[in-house]
Amino acid sequence: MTKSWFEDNTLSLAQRLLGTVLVHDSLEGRTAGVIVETEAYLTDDPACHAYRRKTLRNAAMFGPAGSIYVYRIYGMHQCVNISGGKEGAGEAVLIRALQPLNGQELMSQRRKQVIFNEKELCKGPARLVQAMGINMTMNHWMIQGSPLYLEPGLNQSFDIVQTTRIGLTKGIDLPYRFYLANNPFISRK
DNA sequence: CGCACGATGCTCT
DNA sequence: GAGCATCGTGCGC
Repeated sequence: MTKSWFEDNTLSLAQRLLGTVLVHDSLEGRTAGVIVETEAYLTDDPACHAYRRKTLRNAAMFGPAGSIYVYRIYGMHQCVNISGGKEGAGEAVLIRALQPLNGQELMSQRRKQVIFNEKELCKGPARLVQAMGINMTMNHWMIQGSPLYLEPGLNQSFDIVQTTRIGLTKGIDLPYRFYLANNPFISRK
């Protein structure tokens, strides 16, 4: 995956990321999962953090394609995005759910699960951030060549469902959410 | 299973 | 000072 792969059309990037594998090699060990749910946030989109202008918080969305954008939400959670478009565009794809592939025990520890429950490990944007050991220090890192990186998924074909996005008060009618059909690891139908 | 609600702190107005 | 791209718990079915 080259820079141009991330640069080319953020709405299509949200779909092309489905089925790829997000990996984090940390000191604690490796965790990895298939991306099964994404949402696109575009420059002319009122729900996008970059809709108004570049600020300290959203700056990574304006970085070169493949920049990692981590932000805090509701005072206690964090979510991770991968920026798309040309540098300065202010676009990104939110990762909303993973299907765990590797390091499920470590994920469970990080999530402070009392009872191991694979389905709940990465079901939702803040949960997967916790399970993968992603944090604010990774803001502005590049997904190409970091300990947090992407690998091509298996070349199996799958159906993609397109719907409106979750948890928003603005841009609620824009169909920018994508997920793998019939996948039990998505955050919700 | 689904729904309602409170936690919690930072960013932008 | 308002408003969050959320999650866990508790309760009812």
